[in-house]
Amino acid sequence: MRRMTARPANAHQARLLKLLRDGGPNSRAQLGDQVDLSRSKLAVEVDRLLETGLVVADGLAASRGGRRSHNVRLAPNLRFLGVDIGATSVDVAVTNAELEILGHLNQPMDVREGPVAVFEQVLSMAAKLKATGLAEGFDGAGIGVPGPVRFPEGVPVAPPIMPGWDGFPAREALSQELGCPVMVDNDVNLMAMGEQHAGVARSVGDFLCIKIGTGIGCGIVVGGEVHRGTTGSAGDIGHIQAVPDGRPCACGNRGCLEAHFSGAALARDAVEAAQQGRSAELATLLAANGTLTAVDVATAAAAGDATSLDLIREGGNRVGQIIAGLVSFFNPGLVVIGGGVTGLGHTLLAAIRTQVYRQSLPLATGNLPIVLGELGPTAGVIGAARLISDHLFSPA
Amino acid sequence: MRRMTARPANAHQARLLKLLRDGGPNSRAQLGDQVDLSRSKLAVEVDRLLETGLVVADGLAASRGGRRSHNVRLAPNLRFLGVDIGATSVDVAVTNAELEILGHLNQPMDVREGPVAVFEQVLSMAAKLKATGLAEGFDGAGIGVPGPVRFPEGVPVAPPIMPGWDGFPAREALSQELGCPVMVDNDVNLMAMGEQHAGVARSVGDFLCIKIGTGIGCGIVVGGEVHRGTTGSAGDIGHIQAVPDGRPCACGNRGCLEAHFSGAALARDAVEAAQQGRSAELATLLAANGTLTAVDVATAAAAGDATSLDLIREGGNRVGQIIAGLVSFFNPGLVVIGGGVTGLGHTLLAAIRTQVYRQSLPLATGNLPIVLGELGPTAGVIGAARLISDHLFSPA
DNA sequence: ACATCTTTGTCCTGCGAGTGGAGAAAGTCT
DNA sequence: AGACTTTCTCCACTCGCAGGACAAAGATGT
Repeated sequence: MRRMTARPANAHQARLLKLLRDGGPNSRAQLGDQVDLSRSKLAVEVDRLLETGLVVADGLAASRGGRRSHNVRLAPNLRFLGVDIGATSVDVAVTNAELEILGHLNQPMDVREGPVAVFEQVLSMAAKLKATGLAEGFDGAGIGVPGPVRFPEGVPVAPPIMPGWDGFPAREALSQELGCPVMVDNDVNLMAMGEQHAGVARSVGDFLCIKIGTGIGCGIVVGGEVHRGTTGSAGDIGHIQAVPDGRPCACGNRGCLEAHFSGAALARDAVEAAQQGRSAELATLLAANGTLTAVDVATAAAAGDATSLDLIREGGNRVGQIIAGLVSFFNPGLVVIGGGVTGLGHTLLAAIRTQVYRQSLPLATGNLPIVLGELGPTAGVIGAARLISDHLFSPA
Repeated sequence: MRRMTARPANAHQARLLKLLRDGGPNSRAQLGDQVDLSRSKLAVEVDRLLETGLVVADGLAASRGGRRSHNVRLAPNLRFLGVDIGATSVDVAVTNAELEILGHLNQPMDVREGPVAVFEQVLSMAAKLKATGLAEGFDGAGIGVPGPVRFPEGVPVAPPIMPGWDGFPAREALSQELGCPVMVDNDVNLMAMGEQHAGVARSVGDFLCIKIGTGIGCGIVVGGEVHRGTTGSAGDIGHIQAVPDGRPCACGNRGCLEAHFSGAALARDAVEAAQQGRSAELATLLAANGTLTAVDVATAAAAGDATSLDLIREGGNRVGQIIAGLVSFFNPGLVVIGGGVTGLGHTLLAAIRTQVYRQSLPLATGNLPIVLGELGPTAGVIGAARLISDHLFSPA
């Protein structure tokens, strides 16, 4: 089955498509209020979009005191695939054109198994979602990978935690397999786009989105656009030095932020604490599971374990100190904290806030919200869907 | 005398004006190669610009193998005033429409004397330049101040080193006095714009411009545009913590970068070294002048003084470490080092480079030039002229 | 039930932006 | 002197788009 052959023919149509995506079904009149075009011109463009099939009529709207308007909406059969490849798991979701999640699968998987194995997994998950009848095919797919990406080509470059991915033509390969356009980006950037589209960062122009999972990274949004940097490695804050002569890091340096606080570091510290007898709770969990993760630390902390709380606080102080620097530098309007460690919740957040508010200048922190992400694990897949929809809803 | 009443009527004219500003006199044919308009349309727009007087005919160009073209150029009597207010001195320059400096004055002055005294000084310097016959009046002025600015209004806010300036309506006041449009910005941003226009940063989209003078700050350019942040304090890196529990800083915290390395900190450390007998050279200079400045340290270092070299290296390491973090975060295509301490030259640069190349990931540093600014003290005033010309050469 | 007011959608006319071609003007080169 | 180039101007034609007139459809008041 052929899908979504059409693309908007001009900037007006692109604008309209994005309004319908972000605002849902809408009448011509309401659209007219938002785009600053004459009614005639608007009608012409809407008609053309109807012709392409990207947009369909959607019945009559309630009256606003006069003639009822004919609603239009994006084609209800459009389907986007959002893929979020993490270090230790894969998320795949299907969305409609409004980027609402219709189905979502999550599977543990080690990214180090390499692109071929991971993409096989992704394709099988996509097939499973298709089999439920949610989609007959995909009109586009967005993919996030946990490392830097040469964005225009959609190729991961020099990813430290994912050897074997360097230079792999991810976009090309997946586009072949799925038979639809594909865009590839860093997973952190997609999380930022997700929170921007449907989460806490709506209507904020400049913000930072800190993702703390196995590793740690930062999505940078400037004037509503993701900043990817000259080589696609912008936001790679995991290897900023947090502690002079600190712990050795996988990258070869010492004292990297990631080596001191991240999902992996937290698990390591927890095991250490358990073995040294500093925490009975953690020791019990370790004995039960054979290993510990950030989630266990969160559990123990929730149960009041002092050592776990200390670990979280100390980690929050480390990240907070780095974030304080970034806030001074970048002066964002919002800082979002997300990723796997969101479960550490307000203990973590409080530590981060304390550091930032203490270390950055009042002018930069005066009215600066520092909040947890709203979308949790769906931020990445929503961001991925948004990435490809932004692409497809732009003039060809 | 009334000056430059006209503004470009549309985006095409704005584009043409900027091409003439950046490329000098040009023929219609050459302009046509750069703007992607039909010859007829281009001719119309150029004619309209000629009518407004913003652009004038400039004789015939050399033949390129056919009929010679009629050159046009920006009106030769246009004059911009560029003002760069530093912590300890004021620069004022007059430029033509191509932003070439026609006259330049520099005067020591303490910014803490307050806006009224400083602006009086600026006006008198502007008058002096006018008196030389370089200008009959000014068509616009750009001003840089050493602190954050609420850009749209042109008002300094909460400037730590310049009490008395907070909320002072700088733009309004100067516009009144000079009788022309005025734009106000942070001095570091203007330095970045200067280097972008006429210095090392031509044709680089994303770059950082570190200015190390009395204090320390950073201009951030994203996609060719200066990023000012939500409250106008972006780039304020002087108070990022460089040394845990380090030296006390004027801001109330400890270990701020600025407290450990800046023109002021360097002078302080040099006096200390001289008094403790760690450097004969510095002691001699101290005895001779009664005080020491960054320039003295540069002099001593050039003469081979080991203590001075150590001070510079240590400072470079501190800044370099912070810059390394910013490079990881922002992934720029270029880092420019400028400001008063440029005189410390390659000793400083080498220390910075070492830190950045060692601490940042290879992907971010792989092809990253770290260079000294090309324009020295003129970067600020050129940037100021460019700021106001960007404003005036945009549709009203 | 009827008139009036509002909102929505369509049609038509006219303006201005912009393209592209035909030529004229002004050179160079052989 | 003739052939070829480049530049500039003029003109006819197309297209995007605004804005008004008008029709359709509904709400509201008497």
